Amino acid sequence: MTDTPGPEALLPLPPATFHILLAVAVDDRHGYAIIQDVAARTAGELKLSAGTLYRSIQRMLEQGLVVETQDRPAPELDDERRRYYRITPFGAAVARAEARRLTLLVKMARDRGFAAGTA
Amino acid sequence: MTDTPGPEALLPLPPATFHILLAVAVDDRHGYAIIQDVAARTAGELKLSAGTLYRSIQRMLEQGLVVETQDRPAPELDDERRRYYRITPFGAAVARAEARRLTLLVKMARDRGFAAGTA
DNA sequence: GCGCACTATAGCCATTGACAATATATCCAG
DNA sequence: CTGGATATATTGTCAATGGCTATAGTGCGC
Repeated sequence: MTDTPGPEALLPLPPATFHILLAVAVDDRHGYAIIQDVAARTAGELKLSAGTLYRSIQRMLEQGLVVETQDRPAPELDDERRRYYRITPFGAAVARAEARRLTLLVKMARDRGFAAGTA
Repeated sequence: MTDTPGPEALLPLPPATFHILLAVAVDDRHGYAIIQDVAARTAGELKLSAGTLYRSIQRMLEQGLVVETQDRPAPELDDERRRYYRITPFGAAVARAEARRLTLLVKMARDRGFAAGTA
């Protein structure tokens, strides 16, 4: 990459991308596990389709938001088909920027009288 | 339409739609004024293009999120080309549902370590 | 008159995401 | 053994969304 465009250049983030970043924020995960994490986290409201997931990951690799890592779990726990992804510092910065953007959006909604009912 | 599918059926809301709802939440507004409200509110970060605005409004009318109103300001302040839009109770319910969804999303981000700086 | 603000509409195109099909491999029910 | 379901990744096609641009008409400043 020859440029250093700053995290804001990617905003607003496609929703799928943000969810994927949240999924890999804590641990490295492989694609299928990301789908499950998102479904669990949103109580089934959002089910990333396979197509969306893998093509989003493609983009995210190109943008440097995540990298594929060679670190693999113990062979008994592994499945050689899997490909593990890890968030990059840049990816984390972008996620923070997007979280900030969303926070402001929520605040605007509140100012306009759409109280988000606690939560 | 004869159905009452509940506000959640429309979620997640297209970003442009949510911004338009926020724009008409307080006062009736015409299209051009909505564009300006959004631009001002986001400090120029988001500029709704004309195409996006008017086509979003089309959908929103069909979905019953807004209605075109005949109430017009005093003739000296008016411009007969304008078409004024008003949020419906259903539109307000949808906006609240979307605000709730976004609030949960922000909370998830915070839980994953992407502190959005209070707010 | 020329261009810009104002106002609305419509066409074309790129991005995004859903659904479905393809490809294996394993495991379980029948 | 055979047919599903689960696990895992990839790819194709299609619809929705939104950006940019062109069109069109009015009024104002230079």
